[in-house]
Amino acid sequence: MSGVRAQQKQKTRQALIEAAFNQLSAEHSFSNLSLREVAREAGIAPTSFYRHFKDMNELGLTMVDEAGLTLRQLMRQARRRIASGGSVIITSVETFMEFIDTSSNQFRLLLRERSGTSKAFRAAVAREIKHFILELAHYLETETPCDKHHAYMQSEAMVTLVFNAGAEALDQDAQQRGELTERLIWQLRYIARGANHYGA
Amino acid sequence: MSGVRAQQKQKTRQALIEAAFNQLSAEHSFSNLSLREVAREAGIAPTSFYRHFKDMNELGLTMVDEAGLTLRQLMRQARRRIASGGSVIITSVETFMEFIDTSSNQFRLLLRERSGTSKAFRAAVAREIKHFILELAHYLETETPCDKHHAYMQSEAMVTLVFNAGAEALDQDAQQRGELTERLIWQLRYIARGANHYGA
DNA sequence: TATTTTAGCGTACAACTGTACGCTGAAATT
DNA sequence: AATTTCAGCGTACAGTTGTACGCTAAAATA
Repeated sequence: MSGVRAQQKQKTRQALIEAAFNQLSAEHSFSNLSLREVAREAGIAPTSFYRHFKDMNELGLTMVDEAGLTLRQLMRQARRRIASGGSVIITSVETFMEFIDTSSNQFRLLLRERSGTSKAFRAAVAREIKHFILELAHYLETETPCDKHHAYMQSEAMVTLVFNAGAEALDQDAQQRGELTERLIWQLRYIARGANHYGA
Repeated sequence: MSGVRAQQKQKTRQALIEAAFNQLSAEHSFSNLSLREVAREAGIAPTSFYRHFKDMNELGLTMVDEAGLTLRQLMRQARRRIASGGSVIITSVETFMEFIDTSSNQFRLLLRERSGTSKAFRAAVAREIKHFILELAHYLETETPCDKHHAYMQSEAMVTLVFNAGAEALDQDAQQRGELTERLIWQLRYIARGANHYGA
């Protein structure tokens, strides 16, 4: 029932996705990928592309899902580290920086399409980020003295800062990143402190 | 010495810039503007474009400067309002939201090119934002009990949150914007509180 | 007045894009 | 074994892009 055929199809589908991710870089964003180039890198004819996606848009949305998945998996791993005694703020920041380093093209996709030209893309990225915010908010609500509403606002602010720091880190060398991370941690402390003050 | 000729040249140059801004929208970003379309909207032949800019890139950088200028002017006006007795946080946020509303395409340019595919663009936008941060940091340093380093970090965090809230606001209706703004103000309060605590 | 400068135009071209259409061969189904 | 399904291919086409080149007319300069 697995099917030699269906299996092969899945394989070239994945090849298309990977080809597209490979072509993302600091100088190349999703919106200026071309269907033909992606097909070429995946090793299939341009017209075969349509056997897998109706559109470059459809490919892109799939890629956003995949990037979101990567991020969620990484964060699950972070929670494990936190549970076994790490600092919440520092562990989270480190994990996120790891994501940016090892999956920079996936991060770039989220980063850019968050304010890109397709409403569907923007919504998809916003959804991924919201997951993130809600998880952190849940943690803050149960583990710190902070009411629900303030926990959410606190979480939202923190995620925004972390995400933005990630964006800046993309263009920086190791030393600059170190300073950036240090500043970021202070800023997260501000928020934690302030939220706990106002949020009862 | 003003020159009928130089004057006309300046005029069509400005027409090109305005044409390009007009073609920006939620669905159209700078990187997928075409030289020909811009020239067409400005009412000149495609090849005449080169009499004014060597490149679409050069046009874009000019546009970033112009958007930065608009923003700085608006903020100077905000400081006047603050000096005559307004709340710093609320006045700044209101002014920024005004910018997004009345110059949304200029904001979109800054927003997108901040993480765009051209390093020069990214640097140009970063410069504009840094202006912003430094000005606010200066204010915080002199007007609140906060040492220099913490004032900078506080300012950076605040500007990041405001900028990002602006990005979200672009896709929202009046009611959602209201809620967003309210959350943003709380988040800025967190930061102010936390920074004043840690920053002596 | 004679000369130089230059903003803007039209033509032309090669490169590239998305995609419609029909074929093929092998896997899947009957 | 006969039939159907379908991933992938090649060809073809119309549309768009950036830009090289040389011309023109009017403004600026000498």
